[in-house]
Amino acid sequence: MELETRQRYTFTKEEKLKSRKTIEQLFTGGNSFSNFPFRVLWKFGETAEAPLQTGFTVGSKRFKKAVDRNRIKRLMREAYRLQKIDLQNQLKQQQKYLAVFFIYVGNEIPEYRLIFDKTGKVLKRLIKISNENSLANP
RNA sequence: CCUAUCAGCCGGGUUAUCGUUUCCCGAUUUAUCGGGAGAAGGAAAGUCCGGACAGCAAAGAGCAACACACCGGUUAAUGGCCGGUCCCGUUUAUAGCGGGGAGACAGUGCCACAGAAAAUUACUGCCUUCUCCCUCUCCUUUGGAGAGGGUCGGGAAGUGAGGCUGAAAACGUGAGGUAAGAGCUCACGGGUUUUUGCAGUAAUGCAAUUACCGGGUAAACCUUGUGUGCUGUAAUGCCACGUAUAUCAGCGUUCCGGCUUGCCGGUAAAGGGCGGCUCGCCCGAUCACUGCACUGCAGUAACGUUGAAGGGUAGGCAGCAAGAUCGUAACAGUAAUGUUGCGGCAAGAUAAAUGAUGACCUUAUCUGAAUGUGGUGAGGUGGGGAGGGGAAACCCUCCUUCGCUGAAGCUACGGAGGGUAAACAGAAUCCGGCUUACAGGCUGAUAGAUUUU
RNA sequence: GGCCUCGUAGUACAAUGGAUAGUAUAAGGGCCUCCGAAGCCCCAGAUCCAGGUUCGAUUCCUGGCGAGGCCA
Repeated sequence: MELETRQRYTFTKEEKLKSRKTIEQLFTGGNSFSNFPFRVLWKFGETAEAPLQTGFTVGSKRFKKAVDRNRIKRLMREAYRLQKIDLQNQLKQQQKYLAVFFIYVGNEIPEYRLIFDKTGKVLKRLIKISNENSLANP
């Protein structure tokens, strides 16, 4: 992978999706699509601390040990952190707020390479969704 | 040096790039940047015990319920830990390790199948005797007496383990004894118990002595002793936002005194609380108005309370990181542990941080080049022996518990390089334990075996 | 994080510490039928795991594993 050294690849507290309320709304009234091994929930909001807020989760039914869940979530966060910059800039430009939630639905601990590729595809699809939304509601 | 057991400790390191979070300092564009310091475990796990802390009234008493149970010590406390003691198991070992320990003479229950019987009784059996029946003998005369017998019948008394089945059967063996038998008595042996002496704080041990030998089960009910009030940091307190100061049904109250005239005190009701029950106790007062009637009833309202059906929020701060604290030394103690001195401050997240990727090293294991070393070893040569040839020097053939040398191959050591693997597992209020999981490594103790000196 | 409840055939449930762990249904085979359904007969299949108490454990005790529920 090639990294532009001037750009900072951050993932701070403000960029995390932590509000219990918005997560509840995502699960009840949010849009979703699947791209194995991910299931992605997304929804545009009114206001937030940052234009793009993201959360990650792994079901405790599939992985009983906390060590495994933590490992998977760390891999997901890392892949997201290095690739989400385009989507973030676009949303900033369009002045919209998007909440995204990644759910890992695979059955075994993945390789980092797989997670990285799949996360890139998901982010491209989210950019497309954002453009369509922007055209529909200018 | 190897093996086994036990105890204690460690449980990857360095570095590059990109990041996360807490605190401190500095800058400014006031939400960013720069610098510095810190950031998972021995089990953070299971949530099995015990506490701190908080609320329930200030946290009571008895019963119930639950837990524990050899003895002593230790601690804030415990069911933990340490030391001792008895029994069982393991073991070469009464070294070590593991398991167990109140009461079955307080009472109740249960012990399937089998067996006579599963707890003190019956049945069967044995023995004595009476009666009955049969036979014989005698006296004698339709009867009586005596002896013997009876797989058969009936009555009375004695006896207690022979009746072998079962997981378990009334101390075991032998002898005496008796009508028959039995710890009934004796000898030897096993076990329980009383009292005394000695050792020990005690459990207990040793010795003597007394009485005795009546199953098991208390992880069946239970008895005795000891302990525990209950709920848990999503406790609890505060701030912000928001809804419904609302709806329905039931019950109760709207009393007295003081004065500073809107507060204080007292006493009640419904009801609630001390989470199970009882006792004993605690909490619980606001403002009246209308009608009939004459100090009571009805209605309205307010307040309290119980229940029902619903509505809203799910954000922040404290609790929350300095404590039964950690490290170290000395002293006391067999030890657990305690006391004192010195030094240190060491995670604080909340869809939940403490990481991701790469390189090198370390450890284990697999494969294994080159050079070298050892072993095996065809053959060569020397020595020795036997036979043959030759006049002799000597030559030829064969053999070898012998010496030296020794190609190729095989094998052992050796290890360049390469491959694979590196466990169990992630703080969530905090401590003390317990239990469970765990690749590999280090140290020590004990025992055994082997080798060398 | 804390507090509770429960593990029995594929599934839903029984079984006082006692003989070969039972019932229904599903699965398999057979009969019946032209074929199927229904019906009848037969057959296989289980106590979550490991220790302990007991003569004997689905049951009692201890420890693990798994599943489900509740909270401000």
